[in-house]
Amino acid sequence: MRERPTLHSVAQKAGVSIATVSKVVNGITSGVSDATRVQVEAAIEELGYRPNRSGRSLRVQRHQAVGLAIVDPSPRFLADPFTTNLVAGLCNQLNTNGFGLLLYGVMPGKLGESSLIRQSEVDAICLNPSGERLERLAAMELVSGLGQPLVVIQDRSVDNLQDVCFVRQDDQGGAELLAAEVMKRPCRRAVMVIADIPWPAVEHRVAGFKKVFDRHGVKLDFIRCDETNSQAITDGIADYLDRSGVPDVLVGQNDQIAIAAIHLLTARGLEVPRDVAVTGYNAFPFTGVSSPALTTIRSRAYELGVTAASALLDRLERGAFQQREYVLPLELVPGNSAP
Amino acid sequence: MRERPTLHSVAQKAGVSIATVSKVVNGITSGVSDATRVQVEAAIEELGYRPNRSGRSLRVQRHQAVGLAIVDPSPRFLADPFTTNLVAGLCNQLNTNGFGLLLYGVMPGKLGESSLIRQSEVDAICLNPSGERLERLAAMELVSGLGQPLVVIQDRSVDNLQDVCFVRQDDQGGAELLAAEVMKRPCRRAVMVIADIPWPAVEHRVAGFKKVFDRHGVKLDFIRCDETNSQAITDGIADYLDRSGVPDVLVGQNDQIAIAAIHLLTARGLEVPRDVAVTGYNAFPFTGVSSPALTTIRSRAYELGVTAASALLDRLERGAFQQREYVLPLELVPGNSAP
DNA sequence: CTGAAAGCGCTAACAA
DNA sequence: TTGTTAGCGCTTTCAG
Repeated sequence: MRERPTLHSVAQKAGVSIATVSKVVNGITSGVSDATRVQVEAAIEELGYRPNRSGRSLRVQRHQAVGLAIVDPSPRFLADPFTTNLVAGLCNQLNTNGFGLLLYGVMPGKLGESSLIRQSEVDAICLNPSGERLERLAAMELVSGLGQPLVVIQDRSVDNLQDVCFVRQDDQGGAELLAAEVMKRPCRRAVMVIADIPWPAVEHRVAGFKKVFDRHGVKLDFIRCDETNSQAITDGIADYLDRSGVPDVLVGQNDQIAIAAIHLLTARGLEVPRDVAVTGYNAFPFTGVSSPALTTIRSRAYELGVTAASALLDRLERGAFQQREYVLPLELVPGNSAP
Repeated sequence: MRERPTLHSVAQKAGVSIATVSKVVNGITSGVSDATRVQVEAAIEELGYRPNRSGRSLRVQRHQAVGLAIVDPSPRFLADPFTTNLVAGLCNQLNTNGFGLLLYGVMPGKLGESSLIRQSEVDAICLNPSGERLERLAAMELVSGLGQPLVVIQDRSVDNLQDVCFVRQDDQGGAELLAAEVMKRPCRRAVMVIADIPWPAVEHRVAGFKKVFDRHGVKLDFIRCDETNSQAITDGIADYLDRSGVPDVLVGQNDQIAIAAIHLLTARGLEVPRDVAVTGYNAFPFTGVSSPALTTIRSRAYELGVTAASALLDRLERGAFQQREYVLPLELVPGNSAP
């Protein structure tokens, strides 16, 4: 295989200087005659020249890439549709604007070991933290301390950090919408099924449900389980039902959990929503189907990704974030599983 | 904000030359005394030095990154769990070996416009093609013509390409397993529900079902629909039922489709599998649940990603692919939806 | 309109 | 053991 062509080889073939070739490659019209432009373009075509990004990056001090760190204890860190929609939105928006997305799935506590942090290879970092609040704060501080622009997804704004922007959907508000829906019927006890690892968004949802339920004197229990495993979910719920009896409403942390719950309840001879109301969260065009159809909240994960990318691109362009926080409002998807 | 530290600033602070700092940074033990090493490490720590990847890349002629192009007409190119598991496996394996994953979701026919192709920014490319065979071949040729190592996911081996490796699961074999399972019961007519855009893996599954069904004189119909939309799936199936009556078996292209089908059939008063057997494909720890539980095939998408990454890393290391093709065998997940 | 040249941060060969 | 230096591919300033 012959040598990869460079500006130099193109210049030689076209009989011009590398400066001229550089201009043509970068579409700089001023200072290049049409005749030479055509010449150069022909040489580029013939040699199959592709600009070397490292050379350019080194010169302009820009990597033209953004790093995304998804903190998750599971190696299948892309299992949740929220995450995948987020990544898709981020990726599309970045690619459209000539930026690359460098993807990293990191285990909790191992963020500092990833080459995203250890090396300087991106212009900005997007962080999707999980774990306890303190762990998340530590992660934010770690990245922020690098002196690179940072966008934090789904977590609440923190004051003492520099050059940071927070992008999230209004998960607490969404939970309040669902809770209000549920309260259209008499209700004394609710149970919420949540993942055993803490996610900021789930904290916000819990806060939303608590707020409404407290006001109405509804008791709120919790079932914690491995959300990545449908068996663990149904086992957890079955165990609760055996111990504490049937609640008035079962709140899923997300649609997958709610659907699994409906299956279990139905298998136990309970009717949804007559015997138990069930709600989900984060509906997507294709999360799955259930009967009755889920009463849930439409996720805006994809737009979150687009928003995060736009904020980052704008920050890189203008030197500062224009807004400290973006909170996307949420909408109810009415279904037949509640009230 | 002060200047980003470089080898130079570290060297200055530690009172040594940049060559020495370079050695320390890269963990080269020979030719650096312990005393200076400690000095240098202190300076690195104090300044918060992070090596600039562009500088290194330019020098060593390696980007230390792999590009993944997922060809999909939908902007939500990560919607399918097969894809997300593939990406997770690829990403983890690359990250573990010091490589980055540059993610690109590209529209069919637009591959040539992506900066992954236009610029030289990765050491190798991983391609997940879709569309008609000819389109896919064009995509492979485009990438292969770049002179970069290429791994093609899920498509069949093609002879005339240089420096290419094919990695896929044995989708045809998996389909034959399912078909054989279905044939345990009398069966005259089957219908397969497939996406309206062609995927190589689905072609292989169709071939597998055809082979077994033909041998047993089973007629095979097709329903084509937008697989990303559960409404479109149920509409498509409903339409078929109205037109052609109830088949003996309904074959889903994947689990999501099969689950939607079970819901529709049940809603129509048909019992699965008594009235209609249903099979899925590509089961994951959490695709969703159905009753009865799906008879399906366990996907090996995550391992496919790991395999692809390993093959690529090995190719980069040794200068040539050691194997032209990797085909991972598939296993049946017995369920109650068939036979 | 075109070209010469400096230098971005880094590695590695070689000299001291 | 340590330092000097050339040069990877590119952009940009400045001179012609």
